[in-house]
Amino acid sequence: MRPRMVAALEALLEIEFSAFIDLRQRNPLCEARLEGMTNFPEAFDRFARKILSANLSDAAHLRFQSLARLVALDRDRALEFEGTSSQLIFVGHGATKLVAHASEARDQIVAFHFVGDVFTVPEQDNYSYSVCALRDCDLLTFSASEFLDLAASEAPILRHLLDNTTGSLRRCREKTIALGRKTASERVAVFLLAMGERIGVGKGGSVLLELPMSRRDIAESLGLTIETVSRQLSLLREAGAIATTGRSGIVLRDVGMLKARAGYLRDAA
Amino acid sequence: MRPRMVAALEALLEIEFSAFIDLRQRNPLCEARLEGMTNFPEAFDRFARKILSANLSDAAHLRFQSLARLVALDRDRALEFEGTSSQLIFVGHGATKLVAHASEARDQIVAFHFVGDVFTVPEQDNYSYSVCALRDCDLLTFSASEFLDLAASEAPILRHLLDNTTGSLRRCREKTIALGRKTASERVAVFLLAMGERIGVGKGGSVLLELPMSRRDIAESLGLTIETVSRQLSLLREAGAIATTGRSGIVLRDVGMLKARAGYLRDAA
DNA sequence: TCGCCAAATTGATTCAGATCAATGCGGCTG
DNA sequence: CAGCCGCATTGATCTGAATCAATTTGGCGA
Repeated sequence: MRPRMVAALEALLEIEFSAFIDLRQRNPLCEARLEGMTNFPEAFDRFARKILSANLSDAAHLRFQSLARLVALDRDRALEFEGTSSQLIFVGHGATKLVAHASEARDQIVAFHFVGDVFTVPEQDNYSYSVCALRDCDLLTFSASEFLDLAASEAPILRHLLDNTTGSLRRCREKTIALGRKTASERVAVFLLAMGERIGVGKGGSVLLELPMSRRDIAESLGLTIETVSRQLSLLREAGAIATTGRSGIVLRDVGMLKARAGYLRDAA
Repeated sequence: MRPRMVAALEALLEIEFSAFIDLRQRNPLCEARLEGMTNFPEAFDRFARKILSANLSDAAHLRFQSLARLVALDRDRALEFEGTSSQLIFVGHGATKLVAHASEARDQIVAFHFVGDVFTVPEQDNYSYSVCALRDCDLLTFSASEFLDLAASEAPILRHLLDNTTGSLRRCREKTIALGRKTASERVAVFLLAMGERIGVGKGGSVLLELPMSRRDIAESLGLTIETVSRQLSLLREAGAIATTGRSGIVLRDVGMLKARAGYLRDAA
């Protein structure tokens, strides 16, 4: 980020640039991936703390460990799963998009996943799915069936997976509502609010966002085109609801206005 | 169904009307709900066979039973959940739609559920949800948190729920793809194929469908209007892909053609 | 620091599907 | 079985977002 832009932003928002520095430092998405970070034990340990129950025997712990495969995925690289059965994925580091490929290069982004998220990639049926890195990633992958067989009698683990899946389902349903019934401007507002919740950093009344995805990704997630997304962001900027810095920085300046424009059931303040 | 229409259909398809009688008899959706069917033990027994593990102790079985509430829901009646926490629902009999209410009477049908399905209704957040009966229904409802607390150490039950939720998630993702990237005619084709899979009855090369939902329901599920759904069905009829009888009977005459028009990754034969 | 390139923005035009408006018909009730 | 009501179909027009087409700009490497 250039000093000029920073000054402009500070003037605009009367906030300190240090907030953005904070954001970059505190938000794991923005950490530069250190040399040698591609470290299986560390990634698995994070996974174990999140998903495996604390009082699991060492032997069982090791069996799970032997099922895990570490994949270090560079930015914009994709994991394809042709013919493979359903996969369970843990994001140890970075950010990913789950993309469904329909016919003729029409792609739909089904979900974004960030550090610490666990999700399943369906096996190919009418569509093929791929997981693509928005930032350099460390992923742990498991065969879903192998993992579930091993967890068959571990209720706490199943419970964690169930909670995660229920959360994915809830987000997917909200996306369904947006794609089925909302206008372009509502979809963009919903998207910004959701990203603010998931990876934003509050700063006074504003929320700072460092989006890891391009306009194309946003468009493919919202069922719109890049041009429409860009136009809606410009309108929100003109309305004073957001401010933008560079290609990836967005400040939600007026969350209330965004909520009012999101087409929610009842507008919150 | 009138004899005249039946004759026309038979001529069209060279099938016997008995096939439709079969459909009505064999498809649980179409069973008339008998007097006194609103029977808690029977509904719970069906639920137990599907979800609870066989070797659960009688005591535990009874504890689950005490959490269940039977709701007999007449056609077009809705279960509202204002302020209630997340619910777990088992369809013991009938067919339901899960509707999300956004602002200004814009409703989006998030999913359809049929006999034997288990699903969760999210608690109200940005939208409110309701479960509405497409046909007279017997539903078992549980507080999701109470159920999960009781199932905390019952791995097989959690596994069943996880599998069910994963299935719901897969269907929801497919709906996301349809709503985000597909044309009206593709969405209708996808809908017919999906319904054929879930509640259709094969008959020779054709699939017989007795749709429990109205055109409005279809439209609200596909993010379209009734008029557009109707037009697309007419086009498919003219193309010979389907035949219709009355308001709810549909015969998928050429599944290959439907798949080709569904915008799937690779067209199957 | 400059210059390049891909990404993003902005503008003009087109089009799929929504909306508005009749009309038709299935299925129920008396 | 006749008549009615509401769902479904069909047609005419309108509109929001897609598409096509230039620019502009941010970020990166030389």
